[in-house]
Amino acid sequence: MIVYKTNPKLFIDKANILKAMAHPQRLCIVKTLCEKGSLTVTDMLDCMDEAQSTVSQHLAKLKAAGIITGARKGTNIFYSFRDEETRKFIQGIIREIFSDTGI
Amino acid sequence: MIVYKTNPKLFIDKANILKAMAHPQRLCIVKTLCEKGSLTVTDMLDCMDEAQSTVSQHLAKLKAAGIITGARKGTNIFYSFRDEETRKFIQGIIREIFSDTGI
DNA sequence: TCATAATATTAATATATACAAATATTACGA
DNA sequence: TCGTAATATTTGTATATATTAATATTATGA
Repeated sequence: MIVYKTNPKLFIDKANILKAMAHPQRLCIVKTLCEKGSLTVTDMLDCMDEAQSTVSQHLAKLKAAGIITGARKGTNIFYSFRDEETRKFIQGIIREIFSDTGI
Repeated sequence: MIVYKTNPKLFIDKANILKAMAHPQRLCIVKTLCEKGSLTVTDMLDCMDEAQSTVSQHLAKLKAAGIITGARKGTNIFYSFRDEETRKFIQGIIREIFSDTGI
């Protein structure tokens, strides 16, 4: 009936993407990236009561999950989705998650 | 820029739903519920190499997150989405997550 | 080249999560 | 009412995650 045993890798991979997003602040970061395209760490710090290293580690986690990438420009690093395919994919999920809100 | 500080509860709530789904087997359970409507614990055990108590605990977690509910019928308990609104909501997310697969 | 801004990394610790084994509960049927 | 099937709960333990403080890196501009 359920297909788990026949294709565990699929579910492990998809669950890993969800896990990367399943944190209030990482979810907010990802959602904001959907809207703004790219953000610096300072942008994110400005609106979260979090230590700088905490935010940096959240970003590292999103990066490790293959969701975002960072591009240095001077002392800043601009984060954005890894590629267009990923952006569309994540954006679709975000749209559904917040579909019942006014946001 | 990001709205985290002005509305943390929204992100905490949404992240909690994602967290409940962010496990390979729970994701599989939820996905199968989208397709089949309802399942017994035995249905799930039959296709996962997991101890009975482990599956039961995963179900408890989905229940605690307000996603599913169980209805006893004799010795069986049939699990399904808590209500129609929840079903549609979760189904929308699942559709996006698996949108790039043939499944 | 020195001070500073922006960001990452490391290390320590607290908390949460996953899992399995054992036990408990609930309902059925002989 | 006894045995059994189906499921839940408890307990112990291992692993993962989140957070902070401290330190390191990288780039800029004076």
